[in-house]
Amino acid sequence: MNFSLDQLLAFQAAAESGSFSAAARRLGKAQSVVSTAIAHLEIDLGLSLFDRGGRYPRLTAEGERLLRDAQRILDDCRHLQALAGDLVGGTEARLTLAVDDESHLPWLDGLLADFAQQFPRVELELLFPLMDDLVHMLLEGRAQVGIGYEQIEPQRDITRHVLGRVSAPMVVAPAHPLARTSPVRREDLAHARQIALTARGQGTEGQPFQVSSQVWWVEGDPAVLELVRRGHGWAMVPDFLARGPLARGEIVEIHCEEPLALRCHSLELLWHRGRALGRAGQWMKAALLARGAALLAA
Amino acid sequence: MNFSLDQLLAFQAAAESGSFSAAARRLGKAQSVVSTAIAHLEIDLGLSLFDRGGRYPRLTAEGERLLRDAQRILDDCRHLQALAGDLVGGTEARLTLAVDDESHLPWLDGLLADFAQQFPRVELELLFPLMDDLVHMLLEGRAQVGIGYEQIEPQRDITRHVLGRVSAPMVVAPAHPLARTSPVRREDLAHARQIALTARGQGTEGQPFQVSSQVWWVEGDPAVLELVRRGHGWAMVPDFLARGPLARGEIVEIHCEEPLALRCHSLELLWHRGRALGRAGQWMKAALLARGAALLAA
DNA sequence: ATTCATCTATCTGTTTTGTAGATGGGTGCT
DNA sequence: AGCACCCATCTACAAAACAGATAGATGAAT
Repeated sequence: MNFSLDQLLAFQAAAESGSFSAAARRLGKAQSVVSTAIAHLEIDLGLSLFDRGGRYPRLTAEGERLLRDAQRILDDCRHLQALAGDLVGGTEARLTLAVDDESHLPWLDGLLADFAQQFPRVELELLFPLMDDLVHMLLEGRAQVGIGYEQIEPQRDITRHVLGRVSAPMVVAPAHPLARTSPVRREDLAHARQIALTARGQGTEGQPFQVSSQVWWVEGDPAVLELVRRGHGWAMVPDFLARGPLARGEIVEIHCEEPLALRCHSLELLWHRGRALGRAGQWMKAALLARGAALLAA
Repeated sequence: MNFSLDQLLAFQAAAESGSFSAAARRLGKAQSVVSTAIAHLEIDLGLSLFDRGGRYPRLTAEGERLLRDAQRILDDCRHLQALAGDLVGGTEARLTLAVDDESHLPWLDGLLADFAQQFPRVELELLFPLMDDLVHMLLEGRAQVGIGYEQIEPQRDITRHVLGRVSAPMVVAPAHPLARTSPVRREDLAHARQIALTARGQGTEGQPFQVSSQVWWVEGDPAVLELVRRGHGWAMVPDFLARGPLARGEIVEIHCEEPLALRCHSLELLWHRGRALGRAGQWMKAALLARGAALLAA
């Protein structure tokens, strides 16, 4: 690697402005500087980048090809500098967001798009751990911001803030027998197959919501929804997930005559009390608090 | 952009060797050079890359993140240098291969893989023009190497060399009536729908091979094959394309009692007599001549 | 054909930067 | 405490980058 960034910069400027003199003016340097820089670059690379036959230098075929690579290098350099500026300004290089379940992605989508625009150079990491893992990740610093349902035993180092409440209506496929007899009796529910949510580690999470004696335990609400859509049973599916399929008529809501222990949780924003968040993390936290509830409901 | 490539190089070497002194030894420079280079880089970026607390310097979190970008820049620089070396050594930066039809891709596949290994930095362009366009592309320098069927009127500037002969057996779906009565009579063929090849520009290419009065003209052999597979008629399909579906029983071959004007062409390698090929083009030409026939048949 | 504005290459002296080696202060292991 | 190794800093010197000036060349306008 014999050449220098200044040489590449002169190369790019000359190629773009069409003349060495114009490039020198643009770079605020003397013409001789650009001229020698390119001459040296040509010596280093062992070929000529410009055809000096005419009044204005013209890129050779090789020059044209190599220019693309040179531009990429310069772009990367600018990226490095900008990233360093970010870090100096307190923006972290990477933000890890731990979300209870990937079924939350749809309503997070717009927020993430804004984040990408606001912090183009921050690497966003999205993880979907189970509830307990989520808290551990925050405690260990593996993740900086978490979104999850309310915990049974709060940790003292974890700050929590309610984003909104998520209710889970009972739904069933339109062709399912239960769809015809709404409102249904509790016994009807108890004798039809229920698709209930479970978690990989702890098999007991969904037990308070078990109504039927025939249960299929399924990991993840999206999978639950899919099985309901295919008519395998009824389930309680979070509002924001059920909304689309309900509107399209792929599933229908059913009601029960008697009150049930309906799935209805607070969705909470979690972060570590001790660890300071960078600018990106602060933005994410503030944006979730400000718009999270609305997004969740919309 | 204040920093220099030497500084990035020192940064990388120091990060990899774990000490500034070791990096200096590796780079063949004095220790003070590495030390000041990194110090200046830190000033330019506005943050510290190493933690000098202990015996050995240790990357800070920011340094770790920025190192990745630095390495990418250096890799790109090495790529640029290697590419320049290629060009000096007579290897072209881009090779355009014009092939009569994309149906030839399967047997070209292995060859292209070898090419990628042999010339990792050469951009390969694959185009699939019609016969006449193919010759024009070679004449105009838009493509350097061509693969196509024998032409009616040879051009004096285009050199041709036979790669192999491609025969096109008559095939039909297993469920098709013609599949039951093989060998078939010419009248049977004439009264069943024929799927025949045509080209976008000139509608007459396939006319010598028209046997039936009911014809669907279709652009491209893969599309012809697909229609045959779906039982829409019979067709003459190039050997190397028909082989797989024949083996899987998706189509069957039929024979005619009387001799027909069967599709059987020489597949030729074409290049421009006047334009010198670079190393990559020469390799491609030689590889096709040496192994093309075998690949075509296998 | 000649003029003219503008281009590039090259030379010059000056300034800036890069460099090796030496020095001093520090760390961690024995 | 001794030792081996590390890093930052200083100094003097060599290499380079630099601005400005000059000369030759090009293409358009006169």
